[in-house]
Amino acid sequence: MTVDAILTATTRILIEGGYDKLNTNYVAQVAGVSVGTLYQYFPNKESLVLAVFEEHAEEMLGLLRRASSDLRDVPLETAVRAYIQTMIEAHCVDPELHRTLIRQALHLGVHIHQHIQSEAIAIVRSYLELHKDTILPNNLDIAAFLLVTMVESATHNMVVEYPDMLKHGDVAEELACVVLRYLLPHSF
Amino acid sequence: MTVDAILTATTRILIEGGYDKLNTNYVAQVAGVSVGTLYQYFPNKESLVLAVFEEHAEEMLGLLRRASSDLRDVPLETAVRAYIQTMIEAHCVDPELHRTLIRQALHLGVHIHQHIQSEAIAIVRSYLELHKDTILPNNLDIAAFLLVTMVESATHNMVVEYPDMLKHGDVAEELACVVLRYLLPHSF
Amino acid sequence: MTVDAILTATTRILIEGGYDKLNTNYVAQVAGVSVGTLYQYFPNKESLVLAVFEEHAEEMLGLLRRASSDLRDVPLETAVRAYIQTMIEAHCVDPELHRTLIRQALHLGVHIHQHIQSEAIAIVRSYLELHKDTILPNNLDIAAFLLVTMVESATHNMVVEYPDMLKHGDVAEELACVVLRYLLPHSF
Amino acid sequence: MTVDAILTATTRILIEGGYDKLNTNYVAQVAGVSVGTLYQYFPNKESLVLAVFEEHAEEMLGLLRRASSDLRDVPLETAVRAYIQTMIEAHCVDPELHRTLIRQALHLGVHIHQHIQSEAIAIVRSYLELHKDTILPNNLDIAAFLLVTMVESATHNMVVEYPDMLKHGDVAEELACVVLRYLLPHSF
DNA sequence: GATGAATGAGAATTCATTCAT
DNA sequence: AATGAATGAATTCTCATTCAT
Repeated sequence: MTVDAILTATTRILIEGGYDKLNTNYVAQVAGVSVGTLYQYFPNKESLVLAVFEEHAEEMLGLLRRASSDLRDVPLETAVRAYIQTMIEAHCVDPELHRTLIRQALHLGVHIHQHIQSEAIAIVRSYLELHKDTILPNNLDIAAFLLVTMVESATHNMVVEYPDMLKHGDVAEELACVVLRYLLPHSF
Repeated sequence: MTVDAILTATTRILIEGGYDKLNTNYVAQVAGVSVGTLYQYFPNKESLVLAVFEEHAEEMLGLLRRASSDLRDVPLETAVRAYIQTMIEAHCVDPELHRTLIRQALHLGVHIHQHIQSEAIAIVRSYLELHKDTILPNNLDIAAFLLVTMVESATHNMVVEYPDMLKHGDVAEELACVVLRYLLPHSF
Repeated sequence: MTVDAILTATTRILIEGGYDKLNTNYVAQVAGVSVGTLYQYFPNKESLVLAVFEEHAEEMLGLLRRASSDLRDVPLETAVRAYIQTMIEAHCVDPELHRTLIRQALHLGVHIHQHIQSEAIAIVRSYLELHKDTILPNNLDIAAFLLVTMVESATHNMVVEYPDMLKHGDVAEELACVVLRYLLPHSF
Repeated sequence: MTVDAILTATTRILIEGGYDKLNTNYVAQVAGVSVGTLYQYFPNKESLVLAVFEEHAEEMLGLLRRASSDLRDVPLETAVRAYIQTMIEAHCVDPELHRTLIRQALHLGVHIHQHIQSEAIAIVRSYLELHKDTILPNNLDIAAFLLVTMVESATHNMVVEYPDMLKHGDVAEELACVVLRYLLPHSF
């Protein structure tokens, strides 16, 4: 319960003021506990952000994993659109937090960010494997890398930098076009 | 000359130790001047990073602008490949610095990053405009946004996170495929 | 049993890390009990060190007392050599602990250290009293003070700072010379 | 000047409240400067104490060195008495400080304490060398070690623990007896 | 223009101690 | 008797910034 309060406080501060405004005394205060208590559960400031990050990453990966198992036997077109939708939703869960966390992930060492990306790539790759006969790309490693990178960046950018674009769903559809035209031999 | 020394020092420290290790006294020391002098040219720490960022951004945009004017009358396929190559080169100029600066751009407020991206989008959009009859996408705003975002993220990720992939040029070619299949009616 | 575990833990930490590394939570942890338990037996941190000190002091004084009663009727020469040997042994029981404790004794207030020294002086003085006819010094208070101080410091320094000197017993013999030439009219 | 103020403040606090009461903010306050200034000259708290220690050590060694050169050609008896007197004076310069510093020397690592002692031993040894024909001890290393250790501890103890004894000069004279009877073949 | 000593608010972290269970 | 979560005052150290020379 205490841990939860601390994590919630960290998240809130991170969203409102960014890493710069995050200081352990303030976190403790917002969490309604004393600094000492905070340090009983987290060895240092960094670990606080890491914990929030991991939570958030797990949530996002959860969405992706669920989608991937749901979409195993669905035609590619549907799957791609659903995947993109999932990514948009994942980013919408808490765009501000996401923005800050990505920033901090870079800041604290990229391994975790890479870890998420690696898992995402693996998931996408195994999906492509299943459909390798119907898709154009031969090198699935490269294909998975590009797809994950591009869909992630596009959705991220959309949600974080150009939220207006989200309003009319065209961007999502256009992104689906990019992906499908890349994967399938017939144009869309 | 003094300004240059300061900027060079800032860059070096930024690359080596990141924003955390950047402190004005240290910058001054590395630059071989006194803090006071530093503050005679830069009002605060942030402006230091901003200046470096702008320099770097200008360099990258320069490459892009030059490419765009060179490619005005070249067939799309060549143009796309050249554009991608340009972006890779732009990132390779100083990957570490780029990584750090992107991080800091986010950190200091996104406007500058957005500014670069906006100009890039404008350049790409005007290029698409010229070829609007031969390409598939109708909404050039969206198309330009997606292309810039995706090519940027893919090249960035490639250079910064998976430098091994660069070795064999397949990824660049595959990325060209993504773009070309999106833009042109006939498959590649 | 609990008290013992706590005292043992205190001793170990004191030896390994000094007073600086001694903190009640850590002591409790090493002792395998909770802090609360520790505070049920010891009112504060200081009392912990005091208890260890007293134990150690008692051990050293025990050696001295035993020696003194054993040596009551032995000729001075033998007695002096045995006394020096005893002091060396007393220091060797646990040199690291001794070093730390002396440090801490000073730290916490000198009374205990003085207490030990006082008793040592008393013991030596009463021995000198028995032989006052055969020894040179008239003022037994001063003589006892000097003997205890010097033998203690020499053996301490030897054991703690110059352990190599201990290897060949010459120093002990030379120290015996100092004492005997001081006490007895004929040279050695 | 600033450095001096800081060192003076450190000394005063050390004397009054011991190492426990020494904290950098307080030192700065007493010195009449800000903490930042303090840290511009001393990298950390420890170095503060070290600097005071070194100053004090240098002062004591200075007395000893001067005495040693003054006493080069004086008969042993005079020299020994003067040496003892010098040591007493050295301790009397600032007994409280000396007490605290010895404590802290041990605390911070013994090398400096050893360094002082080494030099003292060297000085005494070279004096004994000059008189090696008239003195009893053969092993001058051991003799110097014992003399320095014993005279230091006796004077220290006298000044610090039993200041009353100082009042009537008998202890000094008695200590001289110890030394002289050890060094010279004829009794005193 | 250049200098660099001085500032001091601010932040991370520690640890002796308490007390409800 | 034992527990151990919670406390929060205290302490060390940092660094952006100023300003008299």
